Amino acid sequence: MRSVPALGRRRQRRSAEREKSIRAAALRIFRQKGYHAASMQNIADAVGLYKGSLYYYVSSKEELLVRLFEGRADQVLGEIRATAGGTGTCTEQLRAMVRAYVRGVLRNLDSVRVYLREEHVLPPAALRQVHAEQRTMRDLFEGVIGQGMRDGSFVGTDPKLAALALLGMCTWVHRWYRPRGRLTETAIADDFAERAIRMLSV
Amino acid sequence: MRSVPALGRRRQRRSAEREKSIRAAALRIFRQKGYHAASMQNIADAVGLYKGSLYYYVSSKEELLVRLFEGRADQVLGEIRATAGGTGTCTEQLRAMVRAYVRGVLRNLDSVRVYLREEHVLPPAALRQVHAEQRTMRDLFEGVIGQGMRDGSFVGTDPKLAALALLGMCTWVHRWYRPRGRLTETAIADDFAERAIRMLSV
DNA sequence: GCTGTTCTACCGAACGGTCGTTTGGTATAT
DNA sequence: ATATACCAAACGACCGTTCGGTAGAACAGC
Repeated sequence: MRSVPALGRRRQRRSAEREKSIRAAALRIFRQKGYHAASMQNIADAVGLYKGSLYYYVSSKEELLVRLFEGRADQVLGEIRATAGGTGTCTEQLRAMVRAYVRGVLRNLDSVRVYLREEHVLPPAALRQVHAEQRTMRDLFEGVIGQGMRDGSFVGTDPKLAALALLGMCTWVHRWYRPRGRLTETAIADDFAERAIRMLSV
Repeated sequence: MRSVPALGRRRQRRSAEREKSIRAAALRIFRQKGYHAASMQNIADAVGLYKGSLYYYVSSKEELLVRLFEGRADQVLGEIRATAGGTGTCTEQLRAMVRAYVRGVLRNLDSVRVYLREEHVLPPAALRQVHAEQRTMRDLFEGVIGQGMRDGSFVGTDPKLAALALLGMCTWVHRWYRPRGRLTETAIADDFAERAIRMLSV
């Protein structure tokens, strides 16, 4: 399609970078102050624009929030789905799943924090989307735990409750983890994986 | 003190009831919509007053929020402190502590939900207060876990991480518990207590 | 390579609306 | 008569969003 003038590669690139920096600033500021307390002015200041100019890149404050979650869970969900559907004992599968989940939380700290706090701000469609992702995640853990209970790998009779306990332990790291703290991501993930197995064994 | 006219017992009682109903409505609405999205008008509507009239009972919206947490942790903290300082093996102590903690969360669902979401809105003094309570709680669990690790009741070497894992699992119930759901408070508390012990044993 | 045109990226001010809070007044109970 | 409990309106501040305008880069025709 030669007819489209391609509007100048440099401009296109700079514009894309601006948009990314706006989203990054929004994520950071939403996390720091919360969605409602954060103003478009705050975000504009952070990227060096007037607040009105943000609307050249973004259609609304709400859209800015919604976009922050889009596709964010895909990678982790993919890893965990593959593990749960793959080979290996239930114990091995669950260990790998917990490790993947914890690392997923730790690598998306800001998004997780914002989402858990601002869930009620999302418009219905976006809310359904993230709820579906959460449910899928829970079902995957529940499935492996249930299978382990049936084949004798794990003890107990309520895989649903066990999954909630386990996911709670893992999700909660977003509240206390500090990137330059005493514990590395791997150390936490490994420890929690072991703890999850023990929690389900006699 | 006969000189004070005691301002009419009935009035006093009705006024106190009004104040309580305002706080109750505020708690409910803050939980439903979040602090910033909830308006004084919403609260006024819920109790059948004009929003300006709320200021006869309350000095500001922020004060309304702060008061919702005052003394809320005292009962649970007291129970747990007594258990941790009492007799019994580490296993017995921890079991009782987890049960008390989970029941504390379940019995103060709205406050817990509001606090965890609106922590950043609290003024510095109130924030220090709740942070201190959290730290105390963590220290109590950490202490018993550490003792258990030293005397061989529990395995592992990092009581701090173990306490965080455990408290995460227990605190997270506030996200999924539904009062008229399948599981009773006691069932959850007992299950989690056992799970906590297993998580710390070989 | 130059010139006129178009379009991009952003400015700067304004707008409409909402919100927390204040205030002056009033009916009722004491 | 006096203090209480509440009304009803207004105020000032702030916020998300809109909009007319513009400097300068990119492009078209020569």
